[in-house]
Amino acid sequence: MVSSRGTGPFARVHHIVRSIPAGRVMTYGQISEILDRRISAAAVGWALRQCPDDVPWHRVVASTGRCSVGERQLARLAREGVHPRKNGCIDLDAHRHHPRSEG
DNA sequence: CGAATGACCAAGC
DNA sequence: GGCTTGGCCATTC
Repeated sequence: MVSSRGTGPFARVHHIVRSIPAGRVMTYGQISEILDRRISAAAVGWALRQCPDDVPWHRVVASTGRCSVGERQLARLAREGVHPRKNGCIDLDAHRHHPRSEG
C-alpha cells in the first residue's frame, strides 16, 4: 500500500530527489548512499514508484546513466536541458548532482 | 514467516 | 561494455 507516506523511509528518498535541481541527475546508489545505505538502491526504486508529482523522479537514473523507466524519463529530462548521449545514456560525468548538507 | 519481484549496485570474467 | 552471481531493502501473495 502507499501508506508509506509520512515517516517511512520513502520520505527520505523523496526529500533528496526533490533536492535535485533541474539540469542535474542522481543515481540510485547515491540516494541510498547519502541515506547511509539505510535502504538499498532497489528500495530507492520502490520509493520513486509511489513518489508523488512533487518528486522529480525523472532526475534519477542508474549508475550507468541509463534510463530504466523509458523514453518517458528521457523526454522529461530533455525538457530540463538534460539531453542523453548518442548511445541514449545520460552523461553522469556532466549531469551528476552532488548533494551537500552545507554550502 | 517464506518465496518471488523490482525504476539497483558491486565484483568477476 | 555485456553477462552472470551475490547482496541489499521494501512490497506483495
